[in-house]
Amino acid sequence: MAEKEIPNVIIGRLPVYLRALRHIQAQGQQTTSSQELGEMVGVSAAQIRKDLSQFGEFGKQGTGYNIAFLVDKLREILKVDRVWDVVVVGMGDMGHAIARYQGFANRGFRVVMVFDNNPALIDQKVGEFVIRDARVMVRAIHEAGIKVAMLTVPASAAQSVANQLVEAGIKAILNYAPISLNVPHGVLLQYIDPSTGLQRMTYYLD
Amino acid sequence: MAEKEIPNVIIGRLPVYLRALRHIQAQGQQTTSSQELGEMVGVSAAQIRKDLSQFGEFGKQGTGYNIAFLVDKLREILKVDRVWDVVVVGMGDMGHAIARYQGFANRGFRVVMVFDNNPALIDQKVGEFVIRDARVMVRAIHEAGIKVAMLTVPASAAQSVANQLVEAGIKAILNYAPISLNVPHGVLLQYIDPSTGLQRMTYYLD
DNA sequence: TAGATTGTTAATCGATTAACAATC
DNA sequence: TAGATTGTTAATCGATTAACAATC
Repeated sequence: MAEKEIPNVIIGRLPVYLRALRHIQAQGQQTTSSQELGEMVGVSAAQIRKDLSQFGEFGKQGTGYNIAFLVDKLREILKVDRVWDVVVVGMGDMGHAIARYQGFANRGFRVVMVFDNNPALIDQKVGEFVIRDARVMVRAIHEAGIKVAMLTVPASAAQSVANQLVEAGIKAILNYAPISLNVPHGVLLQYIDPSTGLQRMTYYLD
Repeated sequence: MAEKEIPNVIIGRLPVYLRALRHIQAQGQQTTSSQELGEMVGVSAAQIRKDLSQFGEFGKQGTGYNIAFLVDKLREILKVDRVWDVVVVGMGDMGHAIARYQGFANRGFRVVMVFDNNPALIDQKVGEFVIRDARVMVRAIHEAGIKVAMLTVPASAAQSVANQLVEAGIKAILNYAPISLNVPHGVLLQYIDPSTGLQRMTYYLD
C-alpha cells in the first residue's frame, strides 16, 4: 500500500495552527477545541479536525485537544522538533533585520552564517554575526551541511545567488527578493514579498 | 444579473503574474504567452489563461499577450494603477527595513508615516521619516485618510495596535507579527511570518 | 497559407462542509 | 448520566486541467 500523500494546502495550515497553539499555551491554557482554534486562525472547526486527522487521533471526544500534546505532535510532523541551521544571504536592511530577528527561537530555526558580496560589509558585525564574503559561501554552506537559506539580496542578483545556494546543497529557500525564481525539482521555495501581499488586498479596496 | 465574484485564489495569483511581467518587460520583451508566463511563475498555461479570462480578453490567438497592455490591465484590476499611502507601525529592525525599502516604488505603495511608542525612538529619523509618537497615531491616520498599514510591532502588542489601526480607519493590514490577529469583517489582513514560511518547507526535508 | 496560441467548454480532480455515530 | 466534542463519512462545492474551435 502506498503512503498517503498529504495535500500541500494542509501542510501550509499546520504552521499557523502551531503558532496559535503556542500563543494560547503561553497564556496558560491547557486544552482547546477545534471550534476555538478555528476561530483564532480563521478556519472552520471541521477543517481543523480533518487536517489533524490526517496524522493521527490527537483529541478526545467531549474535551478537545490537550495543547501541549498537540504542539508536540505538530512540531514532530513539521520537523521543527529539532533546530535547523539557516544562512542569510544579503546584508542590506532586510538581511540585517532577519539576522537580528529574535522570532526564530523555539520555532525550529537558528541563523548560523550571514553573507554579502560588498567589500565594505565583509567582516563587519551584524548582531552576533560577522558578515562573510559571498565568494566563500558555496564551500562554507556545503561543509556545514546547511539545508535552509533566506535570500535577501536585490532582485537583480537573486537568481544567480539562488543557483549558488542550490549548488551548495541548500534544499529550502525563503526568498525575499521580489522576483520569481527557478530552482531544480527537489529544492523548496517560499516567497515573502510585501508588495505582493499588499496587492492581494487592494483589489478589494476602493 | 449578479456580478460574477472572482475567487480569492485567483486574485492571489495576479500580483505574481504582474511581478513576472514587469520583470520580462524590464528586459525589453514586448510579448509573451501563457506558456512562457506559466513557466516563470510555476503555474500551468491553462490556468494563466483561465485566470486572465475572468477579467476580459487580453491576448491574441497566435501571438499571445502584449506585455505592456497586460501590465496595465493587471495594475487596473489590482487597483495599483494609483499610489496607496501606507503607514508602518513599530520601528524595530523590521520596521526600519520596511521604512527604507525601495521595492514599493512602481508597485502601488508609498510609505508616508512611521510610528513607535518608545520615547527613545520618537522624533528620531529613519530614512526620510521622523518617527512619530504612537499616541497620535489614530488621529493622524484618520486625518490623512490612510487605508493601508504594515504592522511590525512585537507579537505581544500586535492585537492592540491592530485594534487602533481599525479604529483609525485602516482597511488593509500587512502583519509581520508572528501571531493570528482578529479584525472586523471588512478589514483585510495578510501575514508575513518567516518562521511559518520556513515551517511549510521543513515538512518535506529529512 | 500554415503555425501558433488564445478563450472557453466539459471533464476531472481535489478540497471543504455538513452531519452524526462514537465516546470521553 | 448529560453534555460536549471528536474523527470520519458522504455530499457539496470549487478549482484545475485537457482539449479544441476560433482566429490572429
